[in-house]
Amino acid sequence: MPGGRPRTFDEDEALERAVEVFWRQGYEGTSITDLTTAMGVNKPSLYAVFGGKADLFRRVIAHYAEHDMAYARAAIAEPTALQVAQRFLRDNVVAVTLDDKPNGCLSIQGGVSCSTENQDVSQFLAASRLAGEKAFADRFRLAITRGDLPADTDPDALARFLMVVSEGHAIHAAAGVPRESLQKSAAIAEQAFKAMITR
Amino acid sequence: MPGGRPRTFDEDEALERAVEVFWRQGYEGTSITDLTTAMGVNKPSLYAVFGGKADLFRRVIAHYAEHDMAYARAAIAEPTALQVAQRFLRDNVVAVTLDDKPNGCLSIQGGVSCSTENQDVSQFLAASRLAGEKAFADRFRLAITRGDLPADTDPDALARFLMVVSEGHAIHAAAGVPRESLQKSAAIAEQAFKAMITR
DNA sequence: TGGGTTTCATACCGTTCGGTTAGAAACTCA
DNA sequence: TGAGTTTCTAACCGAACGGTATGAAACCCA
Repeated sequence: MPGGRPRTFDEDEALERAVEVFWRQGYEGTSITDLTTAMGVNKPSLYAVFGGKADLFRRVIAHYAEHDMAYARAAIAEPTALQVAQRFLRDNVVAVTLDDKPNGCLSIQGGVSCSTENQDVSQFLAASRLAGEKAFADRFRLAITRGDLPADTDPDALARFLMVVSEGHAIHAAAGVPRESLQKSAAIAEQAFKAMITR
Repeated sequence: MPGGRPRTFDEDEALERAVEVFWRQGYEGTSITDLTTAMGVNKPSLYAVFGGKADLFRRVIAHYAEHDMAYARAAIAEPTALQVAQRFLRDNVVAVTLDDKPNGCLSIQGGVSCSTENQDVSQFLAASRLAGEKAFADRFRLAITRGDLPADTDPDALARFLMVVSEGHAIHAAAGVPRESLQKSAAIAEQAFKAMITR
């Protein structure tokens, strides 16, 4: 198979541009024209390479989860439950207020509510967030078996609280609230976590 | 002015139906057809009575703020800062998990991200949430002058933390997380607040 | 009963949506 | 150079969008 006419775009770069557009405007707020313009990809190529809006969105979410959510996996890998929580809260605030990315979190900005025909989009995003919550809960269960957390702590509630706070920070960041302000809120959440696990 | 043909809808009831549609599907995810169907109002009447999608949305937000957010004003009216926080956190969890209303909060579900041409919608919603946050901050400033809160507490940070948690609960509720689960998370936030103000 | 008035249902407006087709353009290889 | 392949530009598709015009239907009042 020899090579035909060369592409005018790089597939990975184009995908990253798509991430930013969906991140800022959400799934339904993004049109194919928005995408082709930002990605530097013409319409037929977009369909040939990425396969439609819904398929592209799935690839975008995967790319985002792998790159822009790496901090969450790093936090879970911390040695103690408290360090897990601290690092997640702190790095989350940073992640939702980066200068070179849209404010907030794609998982929420992508579509917290959708039209009836796109309910699967918001449901998919919600399910993936809850999967992340479960990862934290499992991590805290492990901490309990290790004696790192008191035996009577509720790992699910702790994980939920962390996710709740991170989601609130994402909403706040998207509203334009600066990083320093969110850090003060994260510090309060950190104190709460500390108070819950030291008895 | 005699009366012409009678309307087939009640204006207030129709508005409440509109609230629910926007609440579930967001501003951009809601079509005029969705609205006319749910409201029982034909298209020309919708434009005559409510004046277009954007105008209707403004009325919907106002109706929602007055009725479905009354609990927040009631919380601010509590006698002490701790009671303000407790009541807000508890009633918020209830409000975002009502059986006869959509899960979550209209202020967030309405449109946390929008297309470029509807940025004003998400900005308007974000601004109104921050206005609510300021109301809490002012309330906590008052509490400091009353000696109800330690003089060195940060009223803005406390208010922000409360709003962050409530937003997270709204996102969680919209994802289908049951009330009881959110109450455990709210209890942790309550402990955090208590720990911050008693020294 | 017959104006006057208001809302009804329906058809229509231009635009944009996601998605596709047609053919010219740019490359590799022989 | 010329066949083969791939991506390019550009026009096009039916459907749905927000919004409006038209005329019939249902009321009050005289």
